[in-house]
Amino acid sequence: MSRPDRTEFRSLTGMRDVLWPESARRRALVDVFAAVVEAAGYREVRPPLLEDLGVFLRVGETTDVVTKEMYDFEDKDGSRVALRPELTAGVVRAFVQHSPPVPWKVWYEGANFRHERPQKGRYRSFEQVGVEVLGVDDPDLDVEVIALAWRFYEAIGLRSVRLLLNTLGEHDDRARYTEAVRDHLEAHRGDLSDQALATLARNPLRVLDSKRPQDRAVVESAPVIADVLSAPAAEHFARVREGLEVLGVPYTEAPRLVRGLDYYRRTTFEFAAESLDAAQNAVGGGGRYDGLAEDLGGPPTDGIGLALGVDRILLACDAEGVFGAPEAVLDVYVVDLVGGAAARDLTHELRAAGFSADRRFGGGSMKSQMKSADRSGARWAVLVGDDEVAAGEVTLRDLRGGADQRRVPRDRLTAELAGSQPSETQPSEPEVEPT
RNA sequence: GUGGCCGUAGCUCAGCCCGGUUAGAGCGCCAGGUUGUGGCCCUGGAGGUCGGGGGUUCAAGUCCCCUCGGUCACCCCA
Repeated sequence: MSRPDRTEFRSLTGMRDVLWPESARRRALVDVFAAVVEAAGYREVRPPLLEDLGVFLRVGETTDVVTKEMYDFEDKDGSRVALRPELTAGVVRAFVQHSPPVPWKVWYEGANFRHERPQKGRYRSFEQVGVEVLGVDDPDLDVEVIALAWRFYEAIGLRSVRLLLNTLGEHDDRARYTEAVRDHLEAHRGDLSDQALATLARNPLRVLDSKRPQDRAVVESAPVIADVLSAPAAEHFARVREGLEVLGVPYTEAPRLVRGLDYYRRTTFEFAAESLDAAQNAVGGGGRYDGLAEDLGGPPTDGIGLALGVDRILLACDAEGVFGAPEAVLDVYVVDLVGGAAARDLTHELRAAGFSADRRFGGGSMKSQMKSADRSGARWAVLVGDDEVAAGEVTLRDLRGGADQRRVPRDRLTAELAGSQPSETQPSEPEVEPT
């Protein structure tokens, strides 16, 4: 745009390039999540990014996510499709389509898309990790899912996360509750903000989420779900709370907690990072969605899931100084002063032997190549000049700490490296250190 | 969709209020100091249509208008 005579492309609004080392940090985060949930029997599912628009319409026809933030468009055959704004709907659609044995315990990671104005911690393309379980009606499962998220936050080092817990009751409870809230809000129309009135018209429960000071008094005097909760729903909720207490997962009851999507029933929860500003402190959430599979054309099936926002979790990590980006790590950097063939051959041999190895292309002075070696994060530099070639040797230099170096026969190089520092020769787990 | 703030070197920014010769700094990058040795230090160098367009003026990075982009917030949400 800034050069009319030359086309210069930029990433689209709200879309970002994730460059190293941030990319490595994200991968490390997903690895931690995968380790936590796979240890509990969850297996990865990878639904497509694009679905029939109807899949998403079913999950929230009165929500902003669906009504105004969806990337939907007409496909080449005229059908209406959309980029997924979240993953639960696609996962449940996959469940209905494939009828896997229940319980179906899956986890996922990936990008979602919402067409909204970007700001800190919210982008048009954003990543989530999450789990879903279909086919189990047992409060202990709710406890398991919540406890896994809790364990994950602990594993990456976050300490300021608070669990907010609520129940929306059974289907009929929710309907009754919605009416009770609607009646209450209608009775106080005059005290509500214009935005709250607009929300009231299409989804009364969502007004409870209003953070506007003007609405606070009306919201706080609104009926709570406990007033209309049926006995089975109350029992379910009691057992969830009991389970969390036994497992030592602290929670705060949040009777006004109403989550963004329409499909939630019974248990709902949200994780708030208190190290972040309120505008983006929700770092995860989820709940039960018994009935969603049926809405998508499948058999009546209980379901529960959670989704955690990767971008916001990393913001919280920044705020708390944990889970920093990893340092560059490399076993060997080859410095070649004899034309490049030695670097070509040695890096190839070293990699085949299981070492990570890099080099400089295009030559350069020894000094500049050593600078590159330093920046690469390499443990060792292997130097090859005329002297070494003549002697059939290479120079092995320690780049950490001192400047020890020694000549070794070229055909003994991998053996020398293996003996010198075994721990450096293993493909290790991501090295993630606090910044 | 609405509002605030900001666009000057690869990055972070100064200069703009009070228009005036070749637009600066730090970091990064390249090279040299050390004709085969990184990190620290010193010296030098490359790198900028001052987001774009229009206007005012003898003169615009600086003033005015428009526009594009970024960012933060509202709405809503992860």
